[in-house]
Amino acid sequence: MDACKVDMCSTGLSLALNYRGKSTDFSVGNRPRQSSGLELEISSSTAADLEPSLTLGLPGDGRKACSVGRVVGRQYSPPHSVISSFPVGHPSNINGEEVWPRISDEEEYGTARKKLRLTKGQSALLEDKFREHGTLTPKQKQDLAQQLNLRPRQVEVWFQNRRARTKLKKTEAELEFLRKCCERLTEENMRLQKELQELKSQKSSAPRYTQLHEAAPAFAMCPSCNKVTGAADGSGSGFLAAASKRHFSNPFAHCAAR
DNA sequence: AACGTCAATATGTCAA
DNA sequence: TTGACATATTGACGTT
Repeated sequence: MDACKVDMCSTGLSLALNYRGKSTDFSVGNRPRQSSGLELEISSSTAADLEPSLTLGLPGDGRKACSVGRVVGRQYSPPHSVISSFPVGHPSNINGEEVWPRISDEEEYGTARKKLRLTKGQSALLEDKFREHGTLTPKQKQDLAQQLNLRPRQVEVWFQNRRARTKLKKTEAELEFLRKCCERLTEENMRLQKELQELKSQKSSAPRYTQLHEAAPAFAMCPSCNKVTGAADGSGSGFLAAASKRHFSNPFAHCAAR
């Protein structure tokens, strides 16, 4: 049994473990308030089975190294350097499956590196998986990370950002929809205001109607065709009242059909 | 140089 | 208390 143990009590530490081609990320710095420390234990049945390397970083510190037991200390890379990133290149094709090459240690830990750009193949696969399900189970995350040769944390971040983008687009679409609704309602409102104005002016310039109305409340004048028509219920209490009631019992229904 | 995109980070919320 | 997630922000990089 071979094991190495790292205990980190400082806050804001980040730790990346590479072991037999697989990588695991422990982003302590992501939860500085809650992470008072982190303990990591790696065990293996045979000593030869385990050749891990630990990358230990302290944000803000340009050079922070850790070497514990069999663990090889590495230089800290500041955010956006590619301790967490993989090559910007094209995957090879093995057995019909795309395999993205890992960056060499020299490239990975040498000089300042470029920001990670996912390859088209990586993005396409991530998009496919995102279409299948917007969130990943730990198992799916692990598998996908392995398939893409990315760290699970990177896959997780990609999905978080992807969900954020989706929500933003949806919100923008909803905003646009509401804006158009508002436009339509404003137009409708203006049209109705105008119609009301016309009805009012017709009322004031139609004394004959007023007399008629007062003399015979059972009749009303249609504003569209200016024809006198019988009130629907015989209890007409003025033209405007009749007009306001037209959605319920329209005395000018004959005009609507024209 | 200004701007847009996007991976990564920081921090808050919530459920288990 | 912890892990997962949402959200805001940062910073590298490509494009115009």
